[in-house]
Amino acid sequence: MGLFSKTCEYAMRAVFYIASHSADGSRPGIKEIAENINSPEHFLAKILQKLSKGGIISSIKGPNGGFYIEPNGLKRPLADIITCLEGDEIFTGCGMGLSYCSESNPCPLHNEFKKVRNQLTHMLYKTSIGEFNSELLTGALTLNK
Amino acid sequence: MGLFSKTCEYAMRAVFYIASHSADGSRPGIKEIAENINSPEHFLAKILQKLSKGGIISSIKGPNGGFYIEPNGLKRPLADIITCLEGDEIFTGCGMGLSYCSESNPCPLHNEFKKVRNQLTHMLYKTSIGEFNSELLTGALTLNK
DNA sequence: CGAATAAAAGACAAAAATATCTTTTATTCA
DNA sequence: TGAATAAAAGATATTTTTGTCTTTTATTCG
Repeated sequence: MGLFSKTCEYAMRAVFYIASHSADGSRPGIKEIAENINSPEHFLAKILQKLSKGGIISSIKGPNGGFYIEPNGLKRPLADIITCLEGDEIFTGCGMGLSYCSESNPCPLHNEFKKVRNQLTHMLYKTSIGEFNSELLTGALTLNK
Repeated sequence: MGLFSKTCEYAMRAVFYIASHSADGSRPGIKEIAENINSPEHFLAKILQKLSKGGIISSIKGPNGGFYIEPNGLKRPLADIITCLEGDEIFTGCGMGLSYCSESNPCPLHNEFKKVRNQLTHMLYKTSIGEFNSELLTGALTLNK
């Protein structure tokens, strides 16, 4: 098991893919996205539905439809994807799963673990959804396999 | 979902508990441990069996039996618990689950994510199993709820 | 309008993680 | 030796995550 769930892994990859194709106004469909990020098509569909309801991405039905992201949306942080799909437990929860653990009543690992969480939080907030658009479009970066 | 699985959360709590009681030569049993770290007894039993096979903890059957940790074992890093139970994917895996991702062929998040992984790795290696023994024995730190 | 397209939604299936219960094995001690 | 104790091991159940398939709804365009 990696740090993130499959759901979040697929979501980040898909959003990066959609973002890079939203620059030129194109709207990739589920099938194209799933192929290019190497994810199960219908499972990804569910994820994108949730991201769509959460306002992270937009979609249009019918011919020439698909998924896209508003120019403003490209500035949003990656963290919004995680929060939309699984809440903020990964940003705030205790490393050992202790509910009493807090700043005022810390568990053994609290202070050290906080550094890890903060680093993760920082990374996910400072990275924007559209951050890698040009590298992805030129093929310098890829999202499959 | 937190950063670690329930398995790892219970395991870390249980090992800290056992460690703190191994200082004085006592050997808590499954029931006592489960109660004090607030975990399901039989599920924890499976975890401790695996940690025992992995040499992280030791056990003795029969009356006056239970779990304990050798003095030398108290110096081992917390990371050994995670590795024993779930391998080292959490220390090495790509943040977005891309198998091609490596130092020479990095994914978009690679460099930033590496910092998080390194911080996590560092914390788990520099923290020893017996690190909090005195605080746990005096009750300054607790492991339940 | 009606056919084609594509996302949304719903139902279901498989796998993995988590949890519970029972039986077996090893050990102690009277 | 035999009863009691406690971990090991095995079997089963539940829940969550992940994955697949089908039907519905919205949109476009001839």
